[in-house]
Amino acid sequence: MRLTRYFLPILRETPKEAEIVSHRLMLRAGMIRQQAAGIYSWLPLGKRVLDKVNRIIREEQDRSGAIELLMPTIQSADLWRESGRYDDYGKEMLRIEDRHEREMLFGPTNEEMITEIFRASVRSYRDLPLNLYHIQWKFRDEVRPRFGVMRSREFLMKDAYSFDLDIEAARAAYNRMFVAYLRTFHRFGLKPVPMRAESGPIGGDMSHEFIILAETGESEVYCDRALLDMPIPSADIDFRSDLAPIVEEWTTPYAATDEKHDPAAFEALDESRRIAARGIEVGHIFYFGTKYSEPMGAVVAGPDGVEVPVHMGSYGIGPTRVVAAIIEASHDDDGIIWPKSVAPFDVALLNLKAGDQTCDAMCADIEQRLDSAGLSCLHDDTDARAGAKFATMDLIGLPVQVIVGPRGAAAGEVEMKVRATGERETMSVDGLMAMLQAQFGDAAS
RNA sequence: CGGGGCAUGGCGCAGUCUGGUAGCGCACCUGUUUUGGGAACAGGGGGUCGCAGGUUCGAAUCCUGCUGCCCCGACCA
Repeated sequence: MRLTRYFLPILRETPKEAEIVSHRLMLRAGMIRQQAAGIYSWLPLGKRVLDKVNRIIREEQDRSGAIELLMPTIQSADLWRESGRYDDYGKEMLRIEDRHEREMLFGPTNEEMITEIFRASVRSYRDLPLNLYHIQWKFRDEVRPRFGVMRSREFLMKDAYSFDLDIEAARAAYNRMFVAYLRTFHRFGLKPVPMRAESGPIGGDMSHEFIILAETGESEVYCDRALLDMPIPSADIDFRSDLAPIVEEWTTPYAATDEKHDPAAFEALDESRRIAARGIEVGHIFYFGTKYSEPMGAVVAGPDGVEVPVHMGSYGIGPTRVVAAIIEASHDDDGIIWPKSVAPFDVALLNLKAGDQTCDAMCADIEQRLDSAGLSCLHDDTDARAGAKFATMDLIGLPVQVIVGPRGAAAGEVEMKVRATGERETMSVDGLMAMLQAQFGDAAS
């Protein structure tokens, strides 16, 4: 993609409303634009990141056996009356009326709707286990939206819903999502820390928040340092096998958010292992049994022919928030540093002297060879000064910068800079291509 | 929902106290010279000063009401 033909509205100065680094950088890098309190447009660069995040989420959900569908944003109030939540949900729910004065709402979540879909079609335990998910916009009319897309009113959510015959099977479904979440966040370049969370009226231990440690996190969290170095289950893990040992391993070390914090248990840890920090909640999974299936009549016939309400769980990831969390976790004074897996483009190509025949020809050649190699590239072919180009590319944080200047081009050489480390190296174009293929070869997982 | 603050061109701001032709920096457009770390010069375009009333010969500025947005706290992916 040539920058002269792209839409990348970079801001040199920071809009005054942006307080935290991810919000500042997303505005400055032209990723998002605010439309109203807690409501954002995603501009092309941001959209590319969001798409990559969603793609990884899909891959890991699918790998775990979940099945994607798509439910609408607008729901009928009647559905929510069945579960009793229409009156309970309060002012966070955006209620609207259509032209026939029917009561509708912009969905803050989809338990009711998925339960309705399930009960309409599933009759037998033999269709279980089932896990259905979608990635769809949600709206929660937050009292105080803030921090850009970190806490917005309209936000994207991947929400999955599992259906099982009994609690043992539901636990297995929970464990599959638990492992899928570890893998998903790992692929974003993040270190996920599962923390025991409030599990509501059902009780039990089946509710975890996935937390990313960050100074700008919204909640106080406490955990054992060991959790930051635990091995992430590999891509070839068998989701049909018993995953309980992995979940056990990950939930044994101390980890709790503020509300579940047990100072005594925490103090019992060796001081070098204690982490008291702030965290960003990027995912939340929980089991809620028959809370919806019972009132809404989502039942299946068991092996004995008797109908029983299904046991359900729900599993959420906020992709829009994840984008902000990645930036919180990976940036420096100059701008964003994208992990390869979610970078909007793989390579930044800087033509330091657009209009110079040698530079232009070399850049065109590199652009084409990158394309053939399956690598995406943002090619700064503007006539801006070198300094401005470096600043822009550092700001938007693509993993690798390829610098083509008149001196090097005359000698058939380019410079390659790794954004994360700042390392620079001069090489031939052939050498560059070999280097890039090595760099990005393993980026698939 | 309680407390605080802001609203002037795309972004950042001055001007408001003390009413008198709407300004600055960046960005943008044209031209020239430039080109290896946010270029220089010259010329140019763009603003119902958040909205509605009021006071006044005259309102960005004073008065009243409203709206939007941000920050701090209590709640949430």
